[in-house]
Amino acid sequence: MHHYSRDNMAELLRAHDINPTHQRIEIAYALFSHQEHLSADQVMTIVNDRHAETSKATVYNTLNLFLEKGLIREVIVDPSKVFYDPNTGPHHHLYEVDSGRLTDIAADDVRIEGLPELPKGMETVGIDLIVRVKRTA
Amino acid sequence: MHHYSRDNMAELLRAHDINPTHQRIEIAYALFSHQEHLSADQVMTIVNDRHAETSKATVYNTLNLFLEKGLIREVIVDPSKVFYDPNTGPHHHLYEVDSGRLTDIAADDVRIEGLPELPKGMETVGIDLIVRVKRTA
DNA sequence: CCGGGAGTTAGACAGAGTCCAAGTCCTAGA
DNA sequence: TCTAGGACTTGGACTCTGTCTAACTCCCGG
Repeated sequence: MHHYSRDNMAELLRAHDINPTHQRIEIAYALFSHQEHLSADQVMTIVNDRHAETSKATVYNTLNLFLEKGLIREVIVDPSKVFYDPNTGPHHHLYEVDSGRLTDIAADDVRIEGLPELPKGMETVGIDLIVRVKRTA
Repeated sequence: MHHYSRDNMAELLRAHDINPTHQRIEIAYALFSHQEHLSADQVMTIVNDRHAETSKATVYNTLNLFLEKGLIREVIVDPSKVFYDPNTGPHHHLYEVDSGRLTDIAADDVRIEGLPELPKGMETVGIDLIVRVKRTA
């Protein structure tokens, strides 16, 4: 799927067992129709730049709901804020320290080998690989 | 070196081009004499449990100074706070999601292969690999 | 048309971290 | 020894991200 519409979003939400309300559709649309990884704050700005007024509480509620339901993923690279990533497939991240830009690294060719056994009674939730880069001086 | 004293710390600080003041020595000692990765808050508690009163501002100033000088490393795994890691050698992290416990993974046997070329004019600052685990239900 | 639950809202609140202006400490020089 | 100045520290106000709450709105089923 390459083109996202608000109707798409409604279906997508339903498929993830989420009741598609106006606000939820707008927020999902904001996330999926943008390339970049957005912070809660950016989501709110985008959503409120068009007609509808959506409150901060709803933005946070909704993002957390999307997380729970596995619709999006959170990316923790910046100590000051969380980024939300509509791409839930396996992939890694490139974080440009100076600018705060966060981009994807396809997981296809990346191999991680030699990780030790997990402690008993533990299971992996996820593996995050973050390559931090900066502009060469 | 397996045993850390405050005298050691003074030397260590000087070796990293940091003027060893009382507060800095205490903070360095707190970090290096503990196994765990500590948050700023925990550092402050530890340092103030003994005699000296050290202010929040100083704790943050000092941790940031240590970071700049490469004495410690910051670990960003929890959206709500930063952890500080006195181990600056190459290694990875295991994060227990439920409890917030953060432990090291030795880098010796771990190989990461197939990372794509960096964009022009970029250089790697660091590669963070975080394995998130939870208790099996 | 009505009642009720799900969803939304404004605004108060919490916690991490920064900033600032004033105060203290330490050292070098006379 | 005394003093001036820079380095360091401090309390407290402030900012920012995110959460909570209690009231309100919306929508759907009967």
